[in-house]
Order: sequence, then structure tokens, then C-alpha cells
Amino acid sequence: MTVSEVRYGTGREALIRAVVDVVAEEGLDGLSYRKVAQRAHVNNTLISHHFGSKEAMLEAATVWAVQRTQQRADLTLASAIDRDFAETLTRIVGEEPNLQVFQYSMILASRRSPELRRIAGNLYESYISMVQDVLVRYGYEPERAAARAVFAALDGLVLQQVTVAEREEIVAAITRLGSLIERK
Amino acid sequence: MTVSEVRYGTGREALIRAVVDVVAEEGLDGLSYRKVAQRAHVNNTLISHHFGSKEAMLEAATVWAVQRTQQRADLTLASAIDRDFAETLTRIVGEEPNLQVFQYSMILASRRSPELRRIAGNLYESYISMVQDVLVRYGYEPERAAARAVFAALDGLVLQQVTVAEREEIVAAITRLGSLIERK
DNA sequence: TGTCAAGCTCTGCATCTGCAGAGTTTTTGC
DNA sequence: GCAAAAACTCTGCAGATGCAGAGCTTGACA
Repeated sequence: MTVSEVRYGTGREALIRAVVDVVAEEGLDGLSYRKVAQRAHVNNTLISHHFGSKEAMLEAATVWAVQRTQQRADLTLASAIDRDFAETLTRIVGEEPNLQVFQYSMILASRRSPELRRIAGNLYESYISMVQDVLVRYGYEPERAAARAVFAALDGLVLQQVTVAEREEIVAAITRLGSLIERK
Repeated sequence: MTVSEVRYGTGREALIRAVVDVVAEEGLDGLSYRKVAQRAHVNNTLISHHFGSKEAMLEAATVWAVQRTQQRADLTLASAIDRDFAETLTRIVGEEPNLQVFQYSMILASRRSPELRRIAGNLYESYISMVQDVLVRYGYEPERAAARAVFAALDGLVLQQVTVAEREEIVAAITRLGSLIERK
């Protein structure tokens, strides 16, 4: 029996990380047991062992990605949407773009999966709450619509960053967003 | 030979429409020649005949979707980001959600395809220009950063509409966005 | 040290996939 | 009306896929 390249007992997490990378780089259409396993340096049937099905594997990877993103969001926590914040957010996104791309893929996939929809809905609500806190510091009443709109702007700009735009363009847009919402 | 259910000569467009629907409903991972052909009511090998490959079929569908979206965007053209605009935009999105979902899928896929990246980049730039025109009417200088940010907010809100949020929430957020950017 | 459960690999298979090549049908243009 | 091109269908196939079932390895615990 071939000895696995990962430490015994760490295969599950290696698979999850591999899922995120493969999906981000090759899309959900490029995802297969063999590709994930190769990336994780384990045997592909370990996927069935740990997750049972492809769908369950994706759900587990989504939960992992969400947790990881929220840890990193805590590092980004802002009291203002200014240039510092823009530089920090785009730097963090740029360090691990696959994490974001994977999540956008799963957001879209949530249309076909009640469980993913629940996870995605909760994730977005938590982000909207964080933005709402920031808006309160800007002097706004705590209201959902404004927070949702501002969060959507950040979400949309991150989507542009990982797809068609340059980081500097996103830094400028986020900074400008901050000045747009300043109470005058 | 089985008689096709679509009028002779219209198979190509039927396939393209079917691609958009299948991708939106089942993801790129759920896309196959047989599924698309079944949806289009033609024989699956007509795909090879018209497009040559799966990738080329997706590019053709993207071009079609972009053109169709831009026609519909012209119907949405706003002089203001207000409640009327919000109702119209969300209504149009709600009438044909698959078109939007397909495009988000292809935006993500553009990371892996120079041609898709070019198409997506152009599409986004044209939208940002439209938003810039609106901002000029609001009394803003013609500058890219603000337009990009406001377009991103609309893009992010449409993404939420087709995934995790209710239409009324999006209407409220777009309306609120309008008031946030009003010069005071 | 031995046992058992969890982690892991190997073998195998039914089904699906993209698409090649040949043949049929419809349209176009002279 | 006929020939050629475009549109379309049928048959077939090599390769890929998810995952079942059996067996091997490692770690935990008594």
C-alpha cells in the first residue's frame, strides 16, 4: 500500500483545502475525486470514506471556507471604509483569492441546495451586520437596507478584484465608496 | 431519422438558450451535450456541428447572453437610482433570473479563459460607464472609482436577489443606495 | 501487548461524457 | 430541376467519473 504524503489523520483537511483550490482554479465542472485527491496527495476514495458523496464534500468545504473567511474578516474589521481598509481588504483577498472564488461558486450553487443556501444566507447576514455596525459609527441609524447596499458594493468589488479588475482600481473604488457614505 | 421539434435552421439558437438555462439551473458541472440538447429538443451532436467544442459553445452562449442583457439594460436605463429604478431592475431580473445566474457563472469562469475575460471585462466597463452617466446627472464629476463602486453595489445586490435574498429587500437596498449617493 | 476503531489504499464497475465519422434532410442558388 | 452547402440525426467509442467493497495501516486505550 502506497504511503500517503500527508501525515496520518490529516487527510480530511487536506482534501477540503484541495477542493477549494480545484474549484477556484478549474470551476465546479473541473472538480473530480481524482483531481482533488491528487492535489491533496491522498487516494481518491478517501473522499467517499470521509464525506460519502461529492455533494457532502462540497458542503464540508463550504463550512470550512466560511469559517476561515470569518476569521480573516475579523482581521479586516474596520471602523471606517477608508484607504487603510481598502488596502487591507484587497491585500487579504489577493493573498488567498481561491477562497473568495470558491465562495462565489458556492453562492451560485446555493440555488440548487437548501443546505448551501442556509449557509450562504447566514454568511451574508453576518457581513451585513458588520457593515451595519460601521454605518452606525458613521452616524446612521441601524437599518438593514443601507448596510445591505454597502455590503453588496464591497462584495461586488471583491468579485471584480478576483475576476476582471486590478487591485488598484478596487482600492480606489472602496476608498471612494467610503467618502460617498460619509454624512455631510 | 427523427424529426426535430424545432424549426429547421433554428437549432443553433435553441441550443444557446438551452445552455443558459442548464448552467443557471444545474451549474457548469451539470452541463453536458445531452442535457443541453434535450432541453433544446435537438440531437446532442448538433453541438459539435455548430460549435465544435463545449468551450466554444459556452463562449457563444456568453456573447448571446451579454447582448441580450444589454438590450434589457437599455430598458432599465435610469436617470436616477430611485424606487422606480429599483422596482424595474428587480422586476426585469426576476423575469429572467437564469440570464443573470449564467452570467455570474461565466464571470467566475473568466478566470480560466482569456476570451471570456475579455468579454466580461468589456461588459463590466460598459455598465460602469452607464452608472457614471447617472452619477454625472447627480452632480458628480465623471470619475471611474465612484461609478465602479456604485455599479458594484448594484451587481452585488442582483447577485443577492438571484441567490439568498428576497426581492423586496433588494428594492429597499437599491432605493437606499440612491439616497446615500445623493449630493447633500 | 493486544484489540478495535478510524484513517487510508487498492480494485473494480456501471454509467456518463465529449465528440468523430457517416448518413439523412432541408435550404439555397443557378 | 439539380447540385452543393448547411442543418441535422444516428452510431459508436475511448476515456473519465463517482463511489462500492475489500483489505491494509495507524493511533488510542485497556
